[in-house]
Amino acid sequence: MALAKKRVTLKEVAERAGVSRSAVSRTFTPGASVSDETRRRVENAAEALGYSPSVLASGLSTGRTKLIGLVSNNFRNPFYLEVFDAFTRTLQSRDLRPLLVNLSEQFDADDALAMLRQYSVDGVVVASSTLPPAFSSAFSDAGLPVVHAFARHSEIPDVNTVGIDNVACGRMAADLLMARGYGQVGFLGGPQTAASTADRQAGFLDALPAGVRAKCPVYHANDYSFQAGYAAMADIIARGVSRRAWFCGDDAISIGAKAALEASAKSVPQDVGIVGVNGMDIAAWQGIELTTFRQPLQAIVDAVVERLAQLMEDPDDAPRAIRFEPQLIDGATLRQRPKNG
Amino acid sequence: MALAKKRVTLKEVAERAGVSRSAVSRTFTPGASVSDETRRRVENAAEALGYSPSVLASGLSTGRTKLIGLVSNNFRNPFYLEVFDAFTRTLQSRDLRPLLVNLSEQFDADDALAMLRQYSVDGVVVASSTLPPAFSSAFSDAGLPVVHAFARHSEIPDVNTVGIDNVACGRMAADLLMARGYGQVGFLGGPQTAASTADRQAGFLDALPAGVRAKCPVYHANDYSFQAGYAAMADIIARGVSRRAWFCGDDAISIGAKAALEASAKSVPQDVGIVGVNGMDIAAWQGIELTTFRQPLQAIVDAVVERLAQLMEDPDDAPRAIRFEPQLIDGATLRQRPKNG
DNA sequence: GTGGTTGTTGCAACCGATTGCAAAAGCGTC
DNA sequence: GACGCTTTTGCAATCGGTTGCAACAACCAC
Repeated sequence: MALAKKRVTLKEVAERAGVSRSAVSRTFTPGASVSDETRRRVENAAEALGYSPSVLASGLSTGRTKLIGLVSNNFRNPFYLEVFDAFTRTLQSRDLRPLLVNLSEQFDADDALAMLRQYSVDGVVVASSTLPPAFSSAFSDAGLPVVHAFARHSEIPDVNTVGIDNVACGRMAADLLMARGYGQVGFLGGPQTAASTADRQAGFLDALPAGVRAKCPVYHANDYSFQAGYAAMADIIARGVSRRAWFCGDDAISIGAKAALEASAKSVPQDVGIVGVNGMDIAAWQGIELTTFRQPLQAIVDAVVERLAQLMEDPDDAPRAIRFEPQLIDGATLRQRPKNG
Repeated sequence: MALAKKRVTLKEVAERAGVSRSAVSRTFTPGASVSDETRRRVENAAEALGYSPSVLASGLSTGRTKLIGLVSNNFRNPFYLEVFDAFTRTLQSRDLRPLLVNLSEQFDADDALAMLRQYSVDGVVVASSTLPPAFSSAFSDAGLPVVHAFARHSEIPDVNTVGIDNVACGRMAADLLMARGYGQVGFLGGPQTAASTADRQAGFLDALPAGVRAKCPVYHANDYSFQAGYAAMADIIARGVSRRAWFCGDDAISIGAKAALEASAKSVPQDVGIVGVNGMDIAAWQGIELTTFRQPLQAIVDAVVERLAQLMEDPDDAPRAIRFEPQLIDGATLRQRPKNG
């Protein structure tokens, strides 16, 4: 059976329909000039033969492939499964195809750039809060439209970005902890090299009252992951450091930190409060119910894809930074009211 | 700056190196006949111009694109993030490129097939335990090499499959519960339509002693997810059904079921035992520590990609089923020894 | 019937590579 | 220096489409 069926070509359809190859091509090109009669015959022939045009071949002459590089280095953070889900659906709904790139030591930025150029992708989405803007610039410098999701926010960006303003998010966290009456707070960020962590830390410390800030310890988990959060908090406990509430790098770190606290008989939120960032599905699991700042994922993804579509039209459009507000999900890991309330 | 750089072509390299286009092509074709002198000059020219060959163009004449469709409908099960991570890395290490397809109501099997043909993919990986073999057959019928990962195991498969034998896994679960001295057991599977659930259920019931089997209730969560597991177990509890141990559809369902039990003041494993399937990272989180049957993920992925590579060489090779053994991860959700031990 | 307009069609060149074939070059031997 | 053999090279056709251009047909108005 499976005699690797040869692909049906334009030419065969043309012969069967008794028209020229151009006529067939035009039938499948929206907006081209074809008479009803010709179109009908072509469509019948194509149908009968099971013809579908080769994107490779058409891409060769038109220069468009509808291929979008989806680049990430966060394949261990459960939040990113939701990210990939949203991106693939949204791209698909626009008739764009995600070519997935998993960055690692074995496959770095240069490799990614080289390979995405080889495939003549129409654009690139970088989905990462840890990669620096310079990473995305490499793509735009090579003439590829690129939008960086979850990137560091900047008023005058040199690459297109979409995401929350992490500095503002840090401030919101500080305000929240103060409003809830926590006097002793700490910061447990993600990797020190991550732009998102640096920004959240800056905003957080900035918005704390001076007296509180002076005594606010700052730690960093070496990864945006449960295990890193657990290890970091276990280490903090072992050092005898104790705070009434922690602002953690993201949900995965938060959940790890919570587990470490509970493992040493501290209860959350009675003894220690925790607030995270992301609002991933797992954060809402019964038994976890993390208080966290949700990133409006679908809105971000829609904006990324929309912006990318614009750039594909006009590649020289100046870089723009699109910003969304994080939304507080009031879970069960922060107490509701001030003690003195 | 970003004047969408025009792509550097073979021709330009040829002109700069002062050789014919064939010579350039041969330089980049492993095993072709080129003199050292020519190769050197071509490489210099290519380097200077920043040339990288267009996969589209070469794919057009060679018929190979190195594109692999990675098709799944499990974008909500955290285990699949690990699956995607492993597949993308493994494909990349072989110089193959994953074109990700997210199946849904909006984008179904026919759409997937049509689009993967348009892109002339060299092969397809179906990663799903819920899709039926017929789904994958559609690809092989169209002449595309396809390997179905986590598929239903069959001795005489009509499509290439790799995964654990779910019937055997069900038996192992039954044996395990018996060995641990659980007399009253229940089955809480995934969606009834999922091949994996049907097989695990069959094996499980089959291996139970007749007396136990007769009293073994069978339930189904309507999804392989935490929420579905939670809801199903909550429902079971509400109906007043109570068992000393449950074999659950997968890890996500198990963790949900555990949360539901704990929410109604049953402790795991003291009051009720739970064993799952998959061995995803989250199952090992402190505070969860699920007892579960691990799928040897990297081994499965390696086997899938290796098999796919073989099929790309010889598309008419008869379908083969490659099977791996699930491995017990002895967590903290089953008691260790029989009461009467 | 003539002239102008609009819409449809096919020819042929082109997109950026690969590859069979034959000519040319390189080399060793007598 | 001539001969035969192997290696290297370029020509030109090909992969499956798109598209500018010119030819042509159809239609309308005068």
